[in-house]
Amino acid sequence: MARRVGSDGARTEAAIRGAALRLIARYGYEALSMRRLASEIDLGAAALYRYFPTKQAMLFSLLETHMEELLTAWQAVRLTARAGAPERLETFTRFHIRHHLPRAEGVFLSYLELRSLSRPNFDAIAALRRRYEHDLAQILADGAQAGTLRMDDHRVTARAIIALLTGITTWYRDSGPLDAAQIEGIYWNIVARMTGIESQEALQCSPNR
Amino acid sequence: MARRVGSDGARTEAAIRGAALRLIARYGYEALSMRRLASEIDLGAAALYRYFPTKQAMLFSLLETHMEELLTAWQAVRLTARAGAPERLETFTRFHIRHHLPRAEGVFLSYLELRSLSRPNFDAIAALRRRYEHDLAQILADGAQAGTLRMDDHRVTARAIIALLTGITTWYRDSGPLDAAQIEGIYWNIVARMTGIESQEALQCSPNR
DNA sequence: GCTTGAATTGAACGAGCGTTCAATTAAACT
DNA sequence: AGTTTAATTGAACGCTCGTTCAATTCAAGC
Repeated sequence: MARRVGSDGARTEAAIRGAALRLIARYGYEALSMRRLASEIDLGAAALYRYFPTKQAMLFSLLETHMEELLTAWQAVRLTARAGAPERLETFTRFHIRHHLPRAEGVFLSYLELRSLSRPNFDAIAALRRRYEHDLAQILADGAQAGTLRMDDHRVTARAIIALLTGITTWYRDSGPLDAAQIEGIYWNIVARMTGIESQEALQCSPNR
Repeated sequence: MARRVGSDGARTEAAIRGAALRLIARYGYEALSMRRLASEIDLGAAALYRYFPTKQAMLFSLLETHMEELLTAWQAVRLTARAGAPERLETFTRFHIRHHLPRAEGVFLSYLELRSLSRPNFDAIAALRRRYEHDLAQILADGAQAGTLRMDDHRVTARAIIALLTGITTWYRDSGPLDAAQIEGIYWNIVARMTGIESQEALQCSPNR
């Protein structure tokens, strides 16, 4: 079958998603009205309902897309590293930062707006997130068993690592003094030390001041 | 001057604050209506306006109280430890966990609802939080200078520690397998390793304080 | 140019919002 | 007791919300 669109609906949907992501991240889901969102992209409020059946479905779609992009990207990366736990942990750490830093708005949504989801929608997103976090916990468990990583509790440590890495998006700005590569290095050293990986070389980038 | 209250207004205000904290933590500030909040404590919606001039003022008061309690409690604890940076870091870590675990709802508000504050209210809360986080950064800076702590960047490390400690409240439940003392011990070991403090003994329980 | 169907609109609906206020009840004081 | 003041209420105001729908504009295929 040939083209199926009149004008270009896909372009419009992308514009809606982008504006919604930005506005919800800034003001919150409940505080964003469909009228305001529509006017942001020069559309009547009614037009939004050609792309999403309800406001709730729109939020869910944003979060679902965010989580599926994350899982797909991680799936592609994790397969490249079949080495020991320390190497897999470094791969995870650097991947997480690299994937999340340019997606700060989506990260905000996926943490702050979970409570705005209906129960079934919440469960669906929570399941996706668990898949990701279990992967990290497994790396830690493998390393602990093999003796290449040291920690008290691999589940708690996994949560701590996720929290600390995800927290970067709350303060990182492109215009800040540290670029993404420097942050990657600093955080990998932090994670390495947390898990008992010894003798990281000193970073040449940002000494304390 | 003698008594000034009719019935007991203070009791009612405490009930409002408690219900508001709980409901906003669960559903969000924008999603909570004054009518619903009032009905939760068997009051007419109009009665709320005897205690808070506006909904926004109520949110601000909740966050302000939360931050001032935190700062006051920390002020009392920090003075007891005039030792070296590692000891002060341990004091901070254990204090932070001990103070935040029973206040999960307030912690939620103070992170998720910052964006619901008007600009001047936001600035006031942000200033309070900066005071607290600067104290941690100072401990790290002192330790780095004295050579008793090792890290790449004390500012980034401070943010990482705050994020990882505060993240506990997102998963901790009283009914869970770990009690507060065990969590304190596990997290102190994590923070200690992050900052290059060597030779933590394996955990049995929480030795400190 | 005409037809077809997608894309968009303005107006409207019912509901709920934060907030106000005159009126009323409840408590405290003398 | 009566008086005063705190506490609470129900009704109302003006507004905005998410959503619907018949009518209209726009683009594509013939």
